[in-house]
Amino acid sequence: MNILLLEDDLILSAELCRFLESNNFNCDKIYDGETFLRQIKNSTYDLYLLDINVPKINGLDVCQTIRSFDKNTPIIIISAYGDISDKKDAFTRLADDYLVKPFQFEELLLRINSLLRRKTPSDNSDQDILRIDDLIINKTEQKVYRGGNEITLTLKEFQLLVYLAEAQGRTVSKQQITEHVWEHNFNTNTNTVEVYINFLRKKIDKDFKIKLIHTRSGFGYYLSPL
Amino acid sequence: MNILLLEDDLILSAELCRFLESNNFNCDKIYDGETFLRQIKNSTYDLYLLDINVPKINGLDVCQTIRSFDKNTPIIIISAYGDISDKKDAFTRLADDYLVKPFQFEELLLRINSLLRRKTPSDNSDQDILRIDDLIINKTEQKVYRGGNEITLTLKEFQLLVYLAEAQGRTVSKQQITEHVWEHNFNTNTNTVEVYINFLRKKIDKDFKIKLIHTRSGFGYYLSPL
DNA sequence: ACTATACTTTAAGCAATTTTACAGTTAAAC
DNA sequence: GTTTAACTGTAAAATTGCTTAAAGTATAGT
Repeated sequence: MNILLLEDDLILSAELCRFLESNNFNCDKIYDGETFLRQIKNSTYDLYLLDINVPKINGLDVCQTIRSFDKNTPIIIISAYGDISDKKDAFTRLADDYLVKPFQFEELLLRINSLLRRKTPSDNSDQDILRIDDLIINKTEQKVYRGGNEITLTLKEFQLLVYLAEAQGRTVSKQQITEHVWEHNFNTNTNTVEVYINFLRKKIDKDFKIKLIHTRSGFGYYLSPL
Repeated sequence: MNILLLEDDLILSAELCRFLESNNFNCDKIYDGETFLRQIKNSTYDLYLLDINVPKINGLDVCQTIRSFDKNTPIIIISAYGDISDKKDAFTRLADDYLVKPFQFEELLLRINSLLRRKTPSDNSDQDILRIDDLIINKTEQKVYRGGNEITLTLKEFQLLVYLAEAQGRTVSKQQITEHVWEHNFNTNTNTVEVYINFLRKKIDKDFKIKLIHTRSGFGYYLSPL
C-alpha cells in the first residue's frame, strides 16, 4: 500500500514516514502543495495524508483538486487547527478524516487501516484513471480534465484520446488508430485521423503552454508532456 | 437516512437525537445493548452510533456482533474513553470512526456525512429511498416525488428512473439501459429508450427549472442537478 | 368474454450533433 | 527544390437524439 504524505515539518514528516514504513506501508513525502499535485500525476497512491498549512498550495486546496478527478482514494487531513470551522472546511472538500496535531501515530494507523478497508474491493478505479501531466482521463466516468477543468469530448474524440493515453507515450501509427478506434481496416486515403487529432489539439493543447499531443512525421502520434 | 443510537445517558441521547433530526436524519434511540441488537433485526438503518459503556451488552460487543453479519453499514463509536487502547479495540472490531466525549455535535454530523458518502454504490440498490436534488424515489412504495408533489409513473418509467438514479450520476449507455430495464440484449434499431426518456422528462423535468435528466450524445444518459 | 382504459412499443419526421470528405495551405523529409 | 506528409477550415453526409402520433398489448371492470 502506497501513501503520499504532504507535510512541511521535516522532522514530523520523517518520523511519520518511518512509522508508516515500519507498519508495512510504502510512504513518499512531499513538502509543498505544488510538488504534491505534480507527483500524483506521475504515480498512483492508495491514500493521501495532507497537512493544511504547507507552502505554495495549502492542503485543503490540494484535497479539493484531487477530489475534482478522483472521488475514491482516501484522504486524511492532519493539522494543528482544531476548530470546528476548519474541520467543516476539510469535510466539505470531501476529505475522509481529520486528525488534530499532536496526535498519536497509533491512532493515525488505525484510521488509515479503517479507510483502506472500506475501499471498494475490486479497485479498478486506479487503472481507470489515466494521467499525462495535468491531463486526467477518467475512463469509468468517461470524463477528461486538464488543469482542474473538465473538457467535453465527443465519443470518437474520447476513444482516440484513450487509445493514445493507453499507449503510455509510445508512438502509435495512423494504421493502428484506425483499426482500434474506427475498426475499419482497409480505409486507405482518408485523413480522418488527422482531423480528429486536430480536434483534440484544439480542445486539449490549445490553451496550454505544454503541448501533450505530438507528431512523429511518417510514424504516427504520441502523448507526452515533453 | 435512518440512524440508530445506542446511549444510556438519557439527556445526551435526547439532545443528540434532536440535533440529528433537525439535520434531516431519522434517529431512533436505544438504551441498552440487548434491545439494540433485537431492534436491528426488525428494521434496517443506514448508520449506527454506539456508546461503549451501556447496560447488558457493551457497545464494542454490539459493534462486533453487527460486523459478523453486516460489514457495510457505517458504525461510529462515541465514548468517554479516550485512550489509544480503547480506540484500537474499537477499530479492530471494525468500527469506522471513534469520537471521544465530550464532542461537538457539528463534528459528529461531518463524520456521519463523510461515512454515508462513502457507502459502496453497490449497496445503493438495497437503498429504499433514492434522492437526486428534490427528487425522491421510494422503491418499496414505488412512488416518486418532486418538490413535495407525487409524480405518477408507469412501471417501465419507474424502472428506468430507478436504474438511472442508482447509477449515482454516472452516465449509463442505452445498451446498458435496454439490458437492465428491458432485458433483451439484441435489440437493434428501436428507440424505446429515447421515447421513455422523453416520457420521464415530461413528467419530471418539464415543470422545473433545474433539469435532472441529461444527455451525453454518443455516451448515454445521466441524472444530476447540474 | 367484451369493452374501456392505461400502458408499451413502433414508426416517422424533424432537429441537433457528430463524423467524414474535400481542398487549400503549411511543414517536414529527402 | 521537389516531393511527401501533415494540418486546418468548410461543407456535406451520416448518425444520433427528440418528439409526436398511432398501432399493438395488457389489464380491470362489467
